[in-house]
Amino acid sequence: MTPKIVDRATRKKDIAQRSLSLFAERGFEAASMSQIAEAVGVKKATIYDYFANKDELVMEALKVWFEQLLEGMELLLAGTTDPIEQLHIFIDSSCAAMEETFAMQLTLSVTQLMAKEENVEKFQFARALLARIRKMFEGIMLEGISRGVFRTECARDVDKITVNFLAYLDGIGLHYYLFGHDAFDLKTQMDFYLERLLSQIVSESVEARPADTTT
Amino acid sequence: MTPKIVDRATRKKDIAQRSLSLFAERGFEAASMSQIAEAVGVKKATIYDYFANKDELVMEALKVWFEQLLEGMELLLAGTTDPIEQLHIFIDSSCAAMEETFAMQLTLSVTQLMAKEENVEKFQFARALLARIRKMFEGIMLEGISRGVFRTECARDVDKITVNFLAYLDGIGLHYYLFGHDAFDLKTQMDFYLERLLSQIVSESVEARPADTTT
DNA sequence: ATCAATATCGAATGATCGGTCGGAATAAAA
DNA sequence: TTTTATTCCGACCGATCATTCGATATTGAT
Repeated sequence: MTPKIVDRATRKKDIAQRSLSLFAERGFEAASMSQIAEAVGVKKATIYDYFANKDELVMEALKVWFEQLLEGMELLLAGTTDPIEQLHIFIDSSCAAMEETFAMQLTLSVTQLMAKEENVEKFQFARALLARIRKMFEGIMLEGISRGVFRTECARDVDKITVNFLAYLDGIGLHYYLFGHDAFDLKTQMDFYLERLLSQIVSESVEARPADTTT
Repeated sequence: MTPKIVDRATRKKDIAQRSLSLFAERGFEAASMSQIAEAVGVKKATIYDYFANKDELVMEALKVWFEQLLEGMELLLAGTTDPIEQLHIFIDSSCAAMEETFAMQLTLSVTQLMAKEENVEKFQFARALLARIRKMFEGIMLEGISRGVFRTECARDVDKITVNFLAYLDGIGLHYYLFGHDAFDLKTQMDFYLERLLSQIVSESVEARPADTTT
């Protein structure tokens, strides 16, 4: 009944995974099925045995990639409970991701896909993903406030701070990628942003001495 | 000697200008020459009488558009000499531009073009343009410092502040466009960013009373 | 060894792409 | 009116695109 032992679901993910590098290199639209097949290491027709069309392949590849990214971030954040340290981790791992051109190229390709009006529905999962990241950041902020590490007055601004923070991250990554790595130092800029943010939200009692986890 | 009075240079710009709407709608790569011709109101072959190839058309269209944007911004800024007011104008006009989906779609398309490695040289003009915007912002900052409106300590951070500011602008515009106009209010977010920035750079003497142009 | 289900692929399809070319239409100059 | 320079475009080109399908291997079960 199962002459050849190939788990179709696994194989599907495998193909999607392998296609990512080409998508990063060429973009989703510019990458032709022939090129994808070559990069994946199978013939074009084989891909169509696992995916109904190019769109389905692209979406699967994106989901695989996103899932990896998020899991990595969540794992890192779980390593500490100090909100300030968590913010630093947030920045650091974002910075590391943005320094790989691979990631930036993929992100840009996704962006251009999401921008198409006919794709709005297909990308609900991407929006859900942003919501997850947002929850992560908001969680850190709220935890910081309840611990007394961050000023209580920040509570009413958490939403705005979060939106601006995430927007800044994408913006600085974009500029870094587009305008050349010699234009500015990514880590320096991101640290500067975080430092300024902290100077505004960290409560005075904590500000004096280094980060502390006791209330 | 000149049987038909058609200024080729003018006609060229006209065609480039008319093609912009389609580029915004479909993106530069996805917009086919046939579609462009239809949008412009001529036949495909005619376009090739004015442009050597699609790339040349795209570049011309971009230059036309960029030039319009920059001139508009510079005109607005010239309306006042107060640095704080100029920053508000900077934010406001950026916000207005980003609320037009047309502009955001075009920006995204440019982004995807710039990202291609083979295009790095072609887009020197885009980098030059960013440099111009950067100079504008830095000019405001330095003027503010020399007037005593902004803290003198800011001087050493002008570079970093500028880079982060411009990155933020693009980032918030991108998020606004990608994640839906209902997710947050663009103007509110941008004002919040500016307000926080000002609270850090405006000198105390000015902070107390409303903006003032005397030293 | 045979069978049957499955995985893979070679080859072809119609559509569309960017780009070309020669001539019809136009209108100032003669 | 004829000439001539110029604008414009219909028709076509080879290349490439995503996609299809029937044939060929492959291999566990019998």
